[in-house]
Amino acid sequence: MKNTSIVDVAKLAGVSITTVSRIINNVSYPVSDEKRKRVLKAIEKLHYRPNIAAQHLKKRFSDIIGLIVRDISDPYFGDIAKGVTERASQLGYLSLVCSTGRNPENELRYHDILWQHRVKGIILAGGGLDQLDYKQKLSKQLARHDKYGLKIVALAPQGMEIPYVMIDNYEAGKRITEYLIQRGHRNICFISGPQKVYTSIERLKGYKDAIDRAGIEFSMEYVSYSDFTRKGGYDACKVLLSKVKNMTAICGANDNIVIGAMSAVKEQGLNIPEDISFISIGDLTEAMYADPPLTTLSIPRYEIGMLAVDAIVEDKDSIAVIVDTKIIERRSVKTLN
Amino acid sequence: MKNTSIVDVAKLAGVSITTVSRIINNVSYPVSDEKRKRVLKAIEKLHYRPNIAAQHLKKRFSDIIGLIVRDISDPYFGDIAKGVTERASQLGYLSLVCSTGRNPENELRYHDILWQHRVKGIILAGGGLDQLDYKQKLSKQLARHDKYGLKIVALAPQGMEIPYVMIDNYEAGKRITEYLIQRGHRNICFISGPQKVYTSIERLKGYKDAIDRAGIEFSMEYVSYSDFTRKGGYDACKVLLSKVKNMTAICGANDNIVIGAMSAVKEQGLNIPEDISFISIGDLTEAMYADPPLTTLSIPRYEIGMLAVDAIVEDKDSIAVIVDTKIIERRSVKTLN
DNA sequence: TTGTAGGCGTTATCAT
DNA sequence: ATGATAACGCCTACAA
Repeated sequence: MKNTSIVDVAKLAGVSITTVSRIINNVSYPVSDEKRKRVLKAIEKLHYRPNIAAQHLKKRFSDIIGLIVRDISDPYFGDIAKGVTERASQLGYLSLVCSTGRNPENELRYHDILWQHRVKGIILAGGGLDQLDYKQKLSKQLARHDKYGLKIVALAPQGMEIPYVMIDNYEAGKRITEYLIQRGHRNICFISGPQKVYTSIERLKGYKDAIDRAGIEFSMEYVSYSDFTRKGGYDACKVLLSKVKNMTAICGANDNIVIGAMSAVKEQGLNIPEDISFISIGDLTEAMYADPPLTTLSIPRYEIGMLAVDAIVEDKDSIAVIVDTKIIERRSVKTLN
Repeated sequence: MKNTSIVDVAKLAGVSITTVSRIINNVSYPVSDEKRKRVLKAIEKLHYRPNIAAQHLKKRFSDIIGLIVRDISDPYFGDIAKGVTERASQLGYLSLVCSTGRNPENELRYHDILWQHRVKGIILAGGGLDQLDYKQKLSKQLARHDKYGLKIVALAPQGMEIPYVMIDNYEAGKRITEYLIQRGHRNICFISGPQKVYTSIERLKGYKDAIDRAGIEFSMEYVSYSDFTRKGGYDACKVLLSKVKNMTAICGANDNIVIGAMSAVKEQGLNIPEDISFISIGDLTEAMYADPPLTTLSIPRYEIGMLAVDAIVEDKDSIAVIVDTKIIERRSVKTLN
């Protein structure tokens, strides 16, 4: 069935389409009460709703904000998505969620598609890759976006200068390590995210600096890489368990990693935190329900999502927001002697 | 800066826009190799991408699929969203994710907005409400959608006849209860979802029937309501703990509830499953990492998301898919004597 | 206060 | 094999 358009409304109300347009757009423009009433009634009767595609075409931009995440089923991104969609909705926008399945190719492809949709802006939730090929392509696309006024906001470091809303990842890695050191730990392992992702790189750097600064000898033996998933954390922890004898604590680059790692440790019959302490970054809801409840550095994901939307909508020309974090103390860390 | 349009490409290549259109749409239409090459080169050079708003306007429908969920940060919906966005992407569609924040008003509003976008279809992931006002409004909107060929697929019961892809919720409630009964439990409590949500209603009905059928006396004392969240499960469990003396097991209407409930039980110094057994419905990733790992009825959420997209894209006139579930045995249920 | 008409970027029809 | 041209539904000068 044919969609009812503004023309139908105008006809039924016996006015011009201009008048109808003025009314539905609520422009501060004098329209006689009588016609307004007639139009409103016609709209009601026909259940008319403006065709947004036509509006976009005319206005040259859409009311859609694109959100690109690595995996929308990961609660970390879920929380961000919640902040984004809810704030967007408040401001009259909608969010197009793109889940790349951790495949960089896909990410690049989505940029293209979102651009085709002439979205208002794109929120890049995943961390960038330290990989020449990828970086070049991405930065080329960003340059193009910029040229046409499409806003970009990154929620994780991308290895290039681009607007962002995020935590200080280096500080994050440093702080959780220091927390352990202050509690008497010296043999501290670190389970990182993927080697080539900037978020991992920075957190790991923070760990290393904290270790150095405490006068502890740093060794790559103590570092294991994973992919930010539970399974990855589990596997990485197994490796650590087999080659490091005397560790008393493990820093995980995120909660997923530690949740996975803890189950590896428990499998060996070790106790947490008596035998091994754990700390991580993220403070997902599951951190609270883990066994034992996780001590972790909180990241205000929901808020980050909202701020990202604000940044895009407000159309500022430079955005650089570092949001605060704090360590949530629960029961996964033991204080030594 | 002005967007480059098909006209620019045509000009640069020295052909008509018709020819360009034919090439970018890959229609099986004869175009001389030479012009094709020229056009392709022009597209490349200008970085031209069709304006989708214009395409929609012309084609009368968009390549967007709407997904309405109660809370995108809930991993249950996250998994569904993943299935939806990934499958949609495979088929050349995009997904607009709307998180209602568990507010029915919002849900209705989103229907309107998605309709304005003339989306291809809407996937309704949340359960419907047993509430006259809401049901009337919803069914009116659905009727309108139908009239214009907008497809709807529900992933949870809505209390009305509409296409769906879901598990049998009644069976689900029944099976987990029977599982407990078979293992010697008689005093089995049930923590339900919200009273007015159909999903809850059906699962609870399954529980009740299983109890009846086993010749156990049913009592509303054994039932407590929550809101499908962890916090809700925690609170509901407290209530149960305070008024039911002799229970040996608790069925939760979903994993969140049980994860919350388990922490309430542990707080009282009780052991799981020695003192109280738990079983639930869902099999979220967190069920595996819970302490103890949860025995739960698996729901293939990712698959449901994908099937829903298929259903919409395939344009069948009637969709009614019941997906299989199975009980995943882990360590939260104790077999009695 | 109201209306007419041109254009946004595409696709599709109909000529050539 | 190629190209004008009329929609698609809306907004917005510009007129009246």
